[in-house]
Amino acid sequence: MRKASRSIGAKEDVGSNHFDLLGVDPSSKARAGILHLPHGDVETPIFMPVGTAGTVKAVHQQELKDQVGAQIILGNTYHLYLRPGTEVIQKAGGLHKFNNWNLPMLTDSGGYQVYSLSKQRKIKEEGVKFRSHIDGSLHVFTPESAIDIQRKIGADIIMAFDECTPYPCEEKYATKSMHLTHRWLDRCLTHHEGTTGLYGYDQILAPIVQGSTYPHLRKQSAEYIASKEMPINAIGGLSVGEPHEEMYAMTSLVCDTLPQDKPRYLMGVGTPANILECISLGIDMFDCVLPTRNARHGLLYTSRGIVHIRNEKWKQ
RNA sequence: GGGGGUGCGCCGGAGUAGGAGAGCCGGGCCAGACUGUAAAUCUGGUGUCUCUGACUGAAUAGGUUCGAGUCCUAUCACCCCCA
Repeated sequence: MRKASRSIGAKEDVGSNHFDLLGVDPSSKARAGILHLPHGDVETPIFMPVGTAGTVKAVHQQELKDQVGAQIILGNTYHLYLRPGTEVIQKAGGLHKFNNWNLPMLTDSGGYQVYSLSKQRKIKEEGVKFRSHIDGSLHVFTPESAIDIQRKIGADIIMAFDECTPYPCEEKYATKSMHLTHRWLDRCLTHHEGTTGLYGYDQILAPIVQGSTYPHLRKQSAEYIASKEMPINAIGGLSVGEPHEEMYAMTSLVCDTLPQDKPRYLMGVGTPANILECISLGIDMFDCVLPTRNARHGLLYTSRGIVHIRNEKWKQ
C-alpha cells in the first residue's frame, strides 16, 4: 500500500484541486482517487475510524497509524464541545495538537446527536437545544455555532449542521426536515465563507444529503447539495435501521446525482458487506463505530463468519 | 481426641424464629443486538422432561409433624476454638 504523503501545518491553500480521480471500475461504479488535505493525502475509497471524543476507543495512536493504517479519523463536535470543552482544545492549538494526531481529521457537526439524543433536544429553525447527556445542562447548537466550534477544533474536513432523521420517517416530516437541513446548509456555507481556519490551513466544509428513504426527496436533496459545488459531498440519514436494500437504493440514486469529480462520503456505514456494496455504487469515504464498538464487545469479523471472542470456547 | 459453627444453583452473597420456592442479588457461562458512539453497553437464557404443562430438588440416610430447606438423630464435608 502506498504511504500517503504529509504536509503538516501547510500554510498554502491546497487550492480547488482537493481530489484526483485516478480510475473508475469498468464493471461497477467503484472509483479510486486521492483526497488532498492539509494534514496529508488520503487514498480513496477510505474507511475513517471514529474517535468521537478525540480518541479512537481501545486503540493506541501508534497502532492506529502503524497497524491499522488509518489515514484519517473522526471527532465529534457535540462531544468535544461538552468534554473536554472547546476552549481547552483551542488552548492546546486544536485537536491535532491536543491528541497528537498529525494526519487528517474530520469532525461531525453534531447532526447525528440530533438523532441519537432525540429524547433530550428540541429542534427549531434557529438551531437545536440540547440537554447535556452528562449533566443535563442546556446548550444551543446552530449552523453558525457548529461551524465556530469546528473552526476551533480544527479538523481538515468539517461537516454541515444537519438533522439526521430516524427510520421510519413519515414523508411529511422527511420533507420538512430536508428543507430545514438545506436552509441550515446555506447558513453554514455563509458562516464558513465569513470565517477562516484558526491554525493556518483551510478547512473543507462538506454538505449533507438528506431525504430519508424517499427517492424523490433524495434526488432533490442531492441536486441541492451538488449545486453548492463543495469539494466533498456527504450522504446522511442512512444506516439508521432501514433495510439494506433501501440503503443501497438511496445511495445509488444519490451517487448518480452527485458530481463525478468530487468524493462522496456515506456517513455512518457500515458493515464490511455494506462498505463493499457501497463502494461499487460510487462511494469514496466511510465512517462507522461498528468496528471499534464491536471489537470492544468481543465480536470479530472472520472469513468463517462472526466470532464472539469472549465466549468460553475461544479461550485457552 | 474434646467443644462450637456451617452445608440448596456453575461460583459468591442475601434470606428463612415449621406454612407458597425451580426462587432474590451479583458474577460466570450461553445466545443475540449494536451502522455520522449517552454503549468495555444492552436484551434474553442458564435443574430435568414427552416443555401452553409436569417432575425432581435445600450435604447423605432416617425421624417428628397436617406440613420440614427450617426441628430431632446418625453419617459425611468444610471452618473456628481447645488439647
